Order: sequence, then structure tokens, then C-alpha cells
Amino acid sequence: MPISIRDVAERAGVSVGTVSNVLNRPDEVSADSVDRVTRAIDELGYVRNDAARKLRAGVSTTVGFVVLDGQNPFYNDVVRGAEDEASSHGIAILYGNTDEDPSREKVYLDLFREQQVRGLLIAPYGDVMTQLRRFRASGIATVLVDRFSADSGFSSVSVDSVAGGRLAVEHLIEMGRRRIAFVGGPFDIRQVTDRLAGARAAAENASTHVELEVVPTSAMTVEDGVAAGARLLMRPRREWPDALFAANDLLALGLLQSLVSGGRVLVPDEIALIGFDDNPFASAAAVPLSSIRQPSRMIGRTALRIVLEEAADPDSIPRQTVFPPELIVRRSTGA
Amino acid sequence: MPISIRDVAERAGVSVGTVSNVLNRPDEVSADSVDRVTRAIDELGYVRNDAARKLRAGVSTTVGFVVLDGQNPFYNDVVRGAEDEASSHGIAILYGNTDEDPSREKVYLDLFREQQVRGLLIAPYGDVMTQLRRFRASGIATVLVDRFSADSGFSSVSVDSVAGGRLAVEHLIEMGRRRIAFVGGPFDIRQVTDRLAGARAAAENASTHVELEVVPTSAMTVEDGVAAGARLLMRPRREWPDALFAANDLLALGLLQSLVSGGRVLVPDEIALIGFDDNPFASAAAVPLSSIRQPSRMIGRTALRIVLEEAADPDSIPRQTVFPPELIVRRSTGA
DNA sequence: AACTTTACCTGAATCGATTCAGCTGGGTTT
DNA sequence: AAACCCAGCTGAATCGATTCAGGTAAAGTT
Repeated sequence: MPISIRDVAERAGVSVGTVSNVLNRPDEVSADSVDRVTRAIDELGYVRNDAARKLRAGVSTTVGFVVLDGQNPFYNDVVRGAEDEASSHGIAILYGNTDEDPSREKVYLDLFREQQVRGLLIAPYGDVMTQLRRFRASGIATVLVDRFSADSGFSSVSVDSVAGGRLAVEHLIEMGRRRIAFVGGPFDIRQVTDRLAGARAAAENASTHVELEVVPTSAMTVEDGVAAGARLLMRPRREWPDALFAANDLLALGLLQSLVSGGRVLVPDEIALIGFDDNPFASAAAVPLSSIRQPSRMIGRTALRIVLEEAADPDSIPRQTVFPPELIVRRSTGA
Repeated sequence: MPISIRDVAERAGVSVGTVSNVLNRPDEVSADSVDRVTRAIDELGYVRNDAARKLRAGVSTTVGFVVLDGQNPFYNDVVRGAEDEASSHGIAILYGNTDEDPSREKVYLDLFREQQVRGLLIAPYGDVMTQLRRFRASGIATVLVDRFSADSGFSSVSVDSVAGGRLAVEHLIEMGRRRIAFVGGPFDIRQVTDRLAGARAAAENASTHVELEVVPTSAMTVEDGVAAGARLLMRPRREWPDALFAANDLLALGLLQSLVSGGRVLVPDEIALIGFDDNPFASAAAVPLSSIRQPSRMIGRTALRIVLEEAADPDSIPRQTVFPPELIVRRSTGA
């Protein structure tokens, strides 16, 4: 029932080899044949069987993207960037969201290896190095996204999270805040520790004394932010920090919700607030949110471009691409 | 270099047929063989070549999902729901975002047909019926998402948008509003016209006289909302509507931003505001947003489940699944 | 005129997993 | 003891696109 290259060949009155050539190197085929074949293809509504193609030629038209938090608009933007670039190359994205669950991560990696994807983009959560080495052994190009990893031997595209943390806290200090709390977690996520490290550096390098406290969360969702905010407000007032640096905007929006509920708006007068990611909703928040912008679309595009290049040239040398973060000042830090 | 079923067979000391049987119907193979084969697989790090499998057996382990607005958290949630369900079946999602561009829609549909996906989920934008019929001709199960279509002969999973529109406007009327503006567009998107139709019905059925005006937008993003809000505010004050029903939450958030900027907060006292989707950021907004909730995750899960069932049983009869929307009242309508 | 070159085309072999007809050897039935 | 059964296994044929050695005819060269 399905239409194969043989049907096209018959209809066009040529051999299957010629049809294949029309599809893959039309310049080596006479104009007349190209014509007849393309017409036959149209008439029959033929599309190549990608499985057969992949099997024989070993070329794949998909790239896998494993993301650790599908909820987070930041990753959605990264995926969008990648997808955008991919579609212009006729490549589709196999999307896998792991929700920070190492076992799901493993399932997807196996699935994508079965698929023999052309390349793999991954925002890793657990320890995936063993698995990733298998990808390399299978000759599948792999690029780490949102995670710098000079030692791993893989290319990566990320943002300098340490610098981002520093920017955020420097800004808070500049706005006159001295008792700063970093809100985020868990601490086995690299981005969290990096952002905190940047924050610490800024606090220590400040010309005045700055206290930096850590308020841990078990995840980085709006709900966790709400909860953390509620916890902070339960303290006696004089023990409140005068500024919060949230490890991402979801947390920040949650915090904000706690800090403006019940009619009293504590932000920014009593407590300044800054997030990370500059997600599209940060500017539409109750109090427009200051944040550290990551060029998310660009990260996705770049990662995809690199993975395709590496797939084309197996001897390429892994490279680390790091984008600078950017401070976006809005009302929540007292602008 | 890559490890094939033949290598596994050799290592385990059995034939390739037996290895295949271990993989696909282990109960027909002696325990001893199962053991030796699984051990060999582990040792070699073997994964099936999905291309060969697909070619011969015609089974696919991917489902395509074409979405018209990757920016919109609603669709992200739907995808997440589908993905969640998929991963429990060992199936991966091929993700395509069309950004409401019919030509990209076509590209993805061709790509997915080449891939011989097990099934297709699509939130359609343009007129895709011709293309979709090709999918059916190729025996690929197809489910429309977020679009009811009794006539098309395809299954669908959606929310009753008309009822949603009615709920929204009934609520506004109940809160004492009489000059309501519907903000949304473009009007070739079915959801928009349905929501408006519901709004009209509610206005006409009201016991008092209710004016319903339409403020068209060219898309449904936060930016369009901001622009529409600014346009409204430029009118002389007595021509302002006293309530806005935005066709989705992105628009509503944009409107809100216009209506609370410059220090004066017009919502809800002067102007009530309700959105649609109840996206996760609606509750974290400047003024927590009333909205019409769609069970987005559930829509995704259900759509995936249906498409798999239909893929398994080609004679199944198309069915329309319609979820009811739910009114979520928050501060923006004066609660 | 005999040759080489060029431009195109053909069709069989190939990729790796699945499938299925057929084989084997031990157990059961009569 | 002959006939039959059955669980378990084997290995060749198969899916459809690609590739490439080889073929053909027309054009070009000497």
C-alpha cells in the first residue's frame, strides 16, 4: 500500500537508482529525468522512507534534545531556538523532558540512541557521562546545553552563571542592600552552585560588609518560591533580609507572590528582589522583576549549529561556548 | 563499528533469530537463552537499530506533535502531558513548532511522514486537511488537539471554547459589568471565534442589556496585549469598557501591564479583566488574574493515549473528546 | 575510422532487525 | 517400537533507499 521508490521509478519510466539520484544529487541527472521523477513524486504523494534511508546511508534527520525541566520557560526558549535552526536544515527535534529524574534521563538517552539521532543536545541532570560516552562510541555528536564542562571532552553552550550571580548581587549592593539572601536549590544542580558562587564573590569583594545567607529550596518552581517566601516572612521582622536573589525567575515570581499578598507590597521598599533567566513573564509580574537575562534562543540555535557541524566532521575539537549574562533592571530592585 | 544483533548473537552463542525473540517475545525463549542474551547485550552496550526495526516490522517508536505556538505555556503544558504519557510507553515525541506559519506546518508534516511516526498529534493552524488525509492514507493515526472537528473524520481532544467564553462573560456580568470588550485575534483561529461566540451568547442571554465590543489583535502574545491596552487607554475615559475578556492569558497579562503601569492600577476597580488558559503565570501576575482553566496536561495525555489506541486498531472510529473549561476567579475581576 | 571521453543510466548488493518455515531432540501416546 | 507432539531454536528472505561497478550511446579526438 505505501508508495515506495520503486513505484515512483516505474511511473517515471526510470530505474530506482535514478530516482534516488534525483533525490540526492539532482545535478548528476538529466533535466528531463529530474522532471519526470519529480512529477511522479508529486502525483503519487511519495515521501522517502526515512527508516530505509537511515539504515542504508546512516544519515539521520533528527536531533535529540533532552531537557531537565520542561516547565521552565527558559528551556522552552532554548528548545525553540534549536527547533528554529533545525527546521531550516530539514531536521526535526526529538524532545525529551526528564523532570530532573535520572531514570527518565536514561530512558530517553537509550531511546535516542536507538533512533540513531544525528546529534544530541542535553541539559543534563544526573551523572550522564557514562551514557554520553556511549553516544560518542556510536559516533553521535553531543553538545551539553546550559552546562559548561571543560573537562568532559564534549562541546557545550552555556551562560556564565558565576558572572550572572555576581552581576545580580553587585547590583543589589549598589542599590544599598546589605543583608542578602540567596534562594535556590537543590545544590546538585550546577547552575545553582555557580550562581551562588558568583553571589558570594560579589559579597566578598564589596567595599562594605555584606551578609549573604542561603535559603535552600528543593526545586525551582513557582510553588517552591511561594513556600520559601512564606517561610521568610514568618521570621521576626528585624531578621528579614533586605534583598533576595532567586536562582531563577520561577522562584522569584513565587517569592514575589508571597511578598505582595495580603495587600502589603514589600517589594522593593522593604525587600529588593532579583531573579535569573529574564523569562517573558518577569516583566509582566506584579512588580516588574529585575533579572539576569540569558540569551536563551541564541543558546539553542548555537547548540544546534554546533552539533550539526560536529556530526559532519567527526574529528572536530570540542569547544566551549559561553555567553555573557546581562543585568536587566526593573522595579523589583528599586529602579 | 556499531554493534549489531549479529554481534550479540555471536557473543551469546545463539542465532540472530533467538536474540530477536528475546527482545520481542521473551516468553517463547528458554530462560537460559534469555539470560545469556541479556548479559551479552549489557556487556556490549547494544541498542536496537530502530531504523532496521522500523523498516522490517513497520513499528515506530515516535509520535509527532505539531504545535502552532511554542511560546504559549498552554501548549507547552499539553506537550508535557503527551510526553509524560509517551515516555511510559517507551515512545519519544518528535516536536515541531510552526509559529503559525503554514509553510513550516507543511515542512513538519512531510518530515514526520518520512519518519513514519506511529501517530500524529496536531494543533493545526492553516488548512491541513489535505495533508492529514495523506497521513491517513499512509495509515498514520492522527488526533487533532485543541480543535474540535466533528466533520473531519479525525479524532480530537479539545476544550469547549464556546462554553469557556460563556463562562467568562457570565462571570463579568455577574460582577456587575455591562460594557465588555473582547480582546483577541486573528479571527481565522478557531479558538478565538469560539470564545467570542460564547461571549456573545452570554451577552445576549443576559437579563440586562450588555454591550459587547470586539478589540481585534493580530496575534495573541503579551506584546499584542500591551499594545491593545495602550490603544484602549487612549480613548476618552467615558468610552472605556468596564471589563475585558482576553482570548488568552498572554494577551491578558499584556493588557494588565498597560492597565497598571504609571502607578495607577485600574484593575479591577475601573476595569475588570479575565483571561483564558489559566497559565501558571496568571496567578503570579500584578493583579492575580481570573481565567478560564483548560486541563492542559490532561489534554496532552488523552490525545497521546487516543493516538496510540488508534495506531493499534486501524478500524477504530474517530471520537471527539471535549473537556469542560473551568472558571477560576481571582482578584482581577474584583473577587 | 578507431579511439577515448563524457553524460547518464541500470540493477544487484547492502544496511540490521524481524519473521517464519523448517529442523532437532526429547517426551508422550498408542 | 512407531507415530506424534512440542518447546526451542536456526537461518534465509524480507523491508526500501542508497551506492557503485558496469553498461550504453553520443560527442569529441587523433
